[in-house]
Amino acid sequence: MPDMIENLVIVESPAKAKTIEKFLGKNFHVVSSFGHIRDLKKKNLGINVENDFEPVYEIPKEKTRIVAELKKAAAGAKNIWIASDEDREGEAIAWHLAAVLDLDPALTKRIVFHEITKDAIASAIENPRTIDMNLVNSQQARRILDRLVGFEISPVLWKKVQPSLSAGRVQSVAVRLIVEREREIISFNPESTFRISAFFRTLEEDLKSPVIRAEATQRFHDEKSALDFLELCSLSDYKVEDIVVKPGTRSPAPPFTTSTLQQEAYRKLGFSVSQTMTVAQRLYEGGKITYMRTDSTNLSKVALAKSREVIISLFGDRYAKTRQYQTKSKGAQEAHEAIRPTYPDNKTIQGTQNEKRLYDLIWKRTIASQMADAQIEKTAISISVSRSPAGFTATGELIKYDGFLRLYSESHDQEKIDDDKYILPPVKKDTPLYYNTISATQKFTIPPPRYTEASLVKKLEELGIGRPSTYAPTISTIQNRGYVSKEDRPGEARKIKTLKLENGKITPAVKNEITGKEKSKLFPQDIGMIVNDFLVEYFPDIVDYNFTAEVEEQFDKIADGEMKWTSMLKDFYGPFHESIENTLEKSNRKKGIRILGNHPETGEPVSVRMGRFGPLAQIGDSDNDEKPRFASLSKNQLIETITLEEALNLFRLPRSLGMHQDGEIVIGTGKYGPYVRHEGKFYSLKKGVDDPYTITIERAVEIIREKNENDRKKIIKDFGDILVLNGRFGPYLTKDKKNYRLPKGIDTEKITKHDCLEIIEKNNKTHKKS
DNA sequence: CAGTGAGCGAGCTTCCGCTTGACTT
Repeated sequence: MPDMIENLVIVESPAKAKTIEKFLGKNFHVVSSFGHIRDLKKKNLGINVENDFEPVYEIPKEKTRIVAELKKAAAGAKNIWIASDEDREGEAIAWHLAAVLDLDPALTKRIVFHEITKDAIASAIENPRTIDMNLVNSQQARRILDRLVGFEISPVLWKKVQPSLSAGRVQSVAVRLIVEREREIISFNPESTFRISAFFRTLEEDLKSPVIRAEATQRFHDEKSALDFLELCSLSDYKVEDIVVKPGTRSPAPPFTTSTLQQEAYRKLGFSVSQTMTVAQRLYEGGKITYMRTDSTNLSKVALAKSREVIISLFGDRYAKTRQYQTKSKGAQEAHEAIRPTYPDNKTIQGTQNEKRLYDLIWKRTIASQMADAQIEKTAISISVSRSPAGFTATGELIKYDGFLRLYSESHDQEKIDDDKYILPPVKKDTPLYYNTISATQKFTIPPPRYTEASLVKKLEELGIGRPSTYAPTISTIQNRGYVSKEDRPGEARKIKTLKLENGKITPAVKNEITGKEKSKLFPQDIGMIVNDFLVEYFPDIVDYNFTAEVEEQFDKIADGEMKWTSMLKDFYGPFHESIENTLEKSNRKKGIRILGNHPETGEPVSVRMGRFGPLAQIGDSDNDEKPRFASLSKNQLIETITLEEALNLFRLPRSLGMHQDGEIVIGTGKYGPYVRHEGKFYSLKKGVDDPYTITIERAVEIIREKNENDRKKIIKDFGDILVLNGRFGPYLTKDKKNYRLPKGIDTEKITKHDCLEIIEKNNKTHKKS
């Protein structure tokens, strides 16, 4: 027999296989399954519902190669150990592996470890068990339920709303959150109050003496009452009424899970959720961090000890405090450690800029989590106003001992604009104070914030919906389906009133502030709102925020052997399938139609709705002889909020601005937004700068000239059939509609046609090889 | 690159969770 391997260990990830092999020694060969190797049949439902929900499994095409390799390895091994993760999915992977590799369940050794350390692996090897069928069945129930929900509701959407749409236990709730938040924002009525803030000095004569910044304890709901108060202020004396000093502590945040890493990388580094995962994957593969898809905040004993050493050597004993964190999130399965540096003593790493930045964040968070609390002293000074019962308070914060803050502090979604860390000058009770300025500023209440990718992940995790491996893909899915879109908005100017008291005089003023400015926020699209409303109407149970939590409870019961997985599915499917049939039969096609009113001149009805190619406005109806007129809605308009006036405006395009050099200049709006057309060529209008309804011919000509000039600059060399061009990623070659990368360090000014031909030939050769 | 919006019907679309590559014009 050709060299038989003593022990074959199968894990889920190749990077994990590599590290484990090092710990296990010569008698063990470690291979990876690359996750699941089997799944429900791709085509059709893949479930025999009548036959007790019997699943029909298949090996997907992209897994056939790896399965063949696993089979070969298994055939040449004496003992087989399956070391997939210790959770529902991991157990199912183990079971599928046993089935596909034709292993005897009684002889197959199932082992688990939560951390990849020599001790953990050794003790796992000592304590093998067999595959836990209850856990496997809870996974099958989960998988089948998701397939039933997704593959029965989606076709209803194709019939009743639009083809190619999708619905699912996770994505539909994600969309619902965004739609409902948008409606809260739409119906929000800002109210204004006047906030009064003051700067007091401590010495009457010395204008430069230490200053206390304070806020009035009361807000005034209109300008008149704010003015009355300022008038009283101008005649009043001030003194320190009371000083309250409260000690406090602040504790570090727990080590990263997938969700908190995504949030913090967004807040501190501006990474998108998928970008964070890509960079983290690279760090993981390079052995620099532990596994990046985890819901656990747990650190291994080795990591705790190492972190402690690092802290002591960097900051001293006083700064170290070993802590174990409890994982709080709903439905956490804790198959892995928290995300941490593999070697906490490596403060920095080699790699790209982004890899370094993300590693630095992970390193700091991990180390800080093992550091001492910070000691804070909060001071509140109350200041009395002799002629008014209302007073002022000044708050300040003093860090008596920095502890973990020396290294890292967590960011928050809405950073407080008012900085509490303001340090107050030392004053005593009854100290008289003198105002420099007291100002009243109109403040509007703000609507709840739109979700960012990261704050949506946070919300989903709180609801127990989705898993670390699916947060990023879910966010891509709802964008790819067109349900939501990640966008920036410039915001609008708003006038705010202010009053300022200085030297006994009150001066009113009006200031501008920008409101509603958004960056990288998730906005619902019309189709997302229509699908959401349809699902909420016909499948309220499925898109209920508690649906996942409720089925999870049942999956847990199946895992504990207290419930039969097929009867759980039966109980679910009965009423569910009935609602599918009912919806198919009774619901109307949903187009989201809204009648806006009548055309002011012709009296024809004006409406908006979802058309075949997106949202549209329509004048007139098809009942008459005259054909209705159509216009697409523009990018940031919603069917739900567009007004009659705005809809009518859409029909003003295309419009002619007149002649320029023998050609007519026409402004229109197309697939890629508003444009200028001149002599058969198109020029995009600048976003946020040019408005197609008001643009002048002079500006249009300028756009045309700019674009033509840039196009000329784009060509560095012109060799006829070969062009050297300036592109987004620097200079490149183009020939016969194919593009070629230039070798590094080449001088494009001196490049010859001969050089180009060589580059092209070289490139074609290497391409053929691969 | 820059429009489209009638109705019919064949054949397609679709889920969530585990994993990593193949792609960079």
